[in-house]
Amino acid sequence: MSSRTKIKDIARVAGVSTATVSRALSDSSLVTHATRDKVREAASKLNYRLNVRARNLRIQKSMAVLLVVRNMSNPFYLEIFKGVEAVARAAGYVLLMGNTEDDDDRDIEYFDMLRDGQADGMILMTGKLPADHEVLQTASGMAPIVVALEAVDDCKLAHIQIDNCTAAKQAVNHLVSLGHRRIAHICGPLPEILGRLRLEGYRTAMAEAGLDIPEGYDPVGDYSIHSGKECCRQLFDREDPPTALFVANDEMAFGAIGELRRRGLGVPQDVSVIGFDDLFISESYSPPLTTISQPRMEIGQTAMTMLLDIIGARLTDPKTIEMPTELILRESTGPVIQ
Amino acid sequence: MSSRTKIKDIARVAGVSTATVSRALSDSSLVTHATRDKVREAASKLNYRLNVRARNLRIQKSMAVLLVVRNMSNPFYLEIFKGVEAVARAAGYVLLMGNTEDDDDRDIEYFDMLRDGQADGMILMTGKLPADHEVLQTASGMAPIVVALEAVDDCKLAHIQIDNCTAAKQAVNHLVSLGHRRIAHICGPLPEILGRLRLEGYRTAMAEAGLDIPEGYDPVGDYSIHSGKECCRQLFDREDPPTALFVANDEMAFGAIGELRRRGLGVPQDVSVIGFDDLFISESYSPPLTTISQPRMEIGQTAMTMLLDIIGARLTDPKTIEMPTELILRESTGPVIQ
DNA sequence: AGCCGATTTGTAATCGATTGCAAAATTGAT
DNA sequence: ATCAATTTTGCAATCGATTACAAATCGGCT
Repeated sequence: MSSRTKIKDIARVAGVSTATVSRALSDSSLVTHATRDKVREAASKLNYRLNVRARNLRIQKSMAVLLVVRNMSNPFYLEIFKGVEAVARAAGYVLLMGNTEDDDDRDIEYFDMLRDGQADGMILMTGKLPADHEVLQTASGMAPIVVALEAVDDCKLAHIQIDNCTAAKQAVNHLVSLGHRRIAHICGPLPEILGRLRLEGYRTAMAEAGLDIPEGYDPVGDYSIHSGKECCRQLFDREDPPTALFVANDEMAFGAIGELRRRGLGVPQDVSVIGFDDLFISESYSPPLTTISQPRMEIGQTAMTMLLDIIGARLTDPKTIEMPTELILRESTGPVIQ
Repeated sequence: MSSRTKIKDIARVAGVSTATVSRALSDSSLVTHATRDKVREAASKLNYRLNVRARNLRIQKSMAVLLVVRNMSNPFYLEIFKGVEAVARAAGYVLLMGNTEDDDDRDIEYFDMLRDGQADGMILMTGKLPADHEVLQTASGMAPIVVALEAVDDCKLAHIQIDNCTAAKQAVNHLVSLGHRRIAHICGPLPEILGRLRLEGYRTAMAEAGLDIPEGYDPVGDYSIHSGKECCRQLFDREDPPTALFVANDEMAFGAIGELRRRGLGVPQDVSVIGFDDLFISESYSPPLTTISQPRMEIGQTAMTMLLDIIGARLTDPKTIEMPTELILRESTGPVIQ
């Protein structure tokens, strides 16, 4: 491949200066239509392509955003990826994937990339902030970071979240309204705010319904299918097993249902199960899973839109957007049968 | 944030030239240990951070690879993403996500990005090549592209694939060995090579077993849960419904199982179902799905490794790596019951 | 024609690194 | 001490664009 043509070449062919070429190609109002067309013609004759690297160096932007998650292979993120990607590309940004595997050092690496200008912004879904990283200490304006679905305190950042506590209450209320009284909750990890909020919602709803939570009725899993199975086993090895399960995410709910099936317990005849997230598969699981749905694609889109606003300085003060959730009634929950 | 320190600043502080600074920081053998340390010290005192953009412009690389898929929210890709990401980051590359949504124009955009140097290489999972794109016509050496899990002809590219035909045969053979004779196949889209190969494997296996394929026993879906349901409906509305289904992917298999359940047919008592892909959820589906497993993470890792070899010119001739598949026996298949 | 102001164009600096080549410093041998 | 060979260093060009500022051109008006 012969060396690429650059604006210098166009300048020569069109008989103008490189400055004019640059202006013409970017539709600056500083060039006449005549020269603009002349330059355009030369450019297309020479098959010119802008060197993005050079331009980005000059304008001090990278036109890339970083999407950082703790585990890239979590299916929950898929729709979010898609939403972010759609908005990012529409705005001319490329999407850089970051995967921390819960490793703090990696976390820092991505923050470093942001500070070093390898990305212009970041959508953070890990819920972790490297303590007082330079990036967070810009005196002027906000750091170009949107925290999605997690919360970090100590810092003035834009957030987009759902109301986990209320959603959890709603789920439990549904079970209560079906007549269940022994309702257990399989939690997510409690160091994380998400797990805590859902647990809080569960507890509140139970208290409001005047129901006791027996010791051990809220085992902690790690959002994996396997841990759902394990927690379910614990609960049903008890003498007073629950008749309904509110599980902190769909995957653990699947694990729990598998375990129930293994024990010969029917869902929902013997036990009602309700999940959280509404994975793509939940609708057609057997039984179709009652669950809390989050508008994941919209969350991705909104997060990216917010990030663009921050980058473009249209948004300069911390702001938290709350997205609505919805309780999706399917066939894994039913009235309690004595 | 005061303007970032650059090598010029270090040069001043360390009392050397920028050339020496650059060499010292990149561990060139052209500097003495003494000056190297001196420079290093100045750099860390000044809190220096390399400007990656500037360096990339100069060395004419972007240290980024593009991963292009037709639909970002397909859960099948997750483990592949992860494999690619792991190898890429270990080699110092960042991962750019490309999502075509089956739009040819987008396809071209990503090829343009490659040509324009916005990425140094590409892992292509769409199975589509923009006809005679410049990138493909490098006289010298191969284009830095690895085609994964799809095949494109007409062109000398590196491929990584699985043996779809043999895997499909294996699946069908399993059903045959369980005594099934009326075995249907829910195909993937046939414009795509994947769908055709799996269909071919099905047909071959049936022929080898001396079994007829009635007209309409191979309905075509689009890999979605919904289309699996739809194809299943067609098959079981017949007078001679099958006793076993080999489905071209797990999602359609889920759809089919849902439809069977709706009709009051048990899996595997009444109908055996076998899928393809072994999604994360398949193991704990009810019933756990018998399926063909592909080593997805390894496929991602291997694809990226190959790409690095091409970029590094360690691999200069087209090569196809074939990854092994495995038939995973679970509970969705069983002996035929008369 | 001459002058003023508004447009349009060009010159050259700049973004922040890497690197070819020349110059300087060092080493070793005589 | 001298000189050649070798190792270290520095100068300045380069990657390919954008843009501040200066220069040129144009148009309108007297």
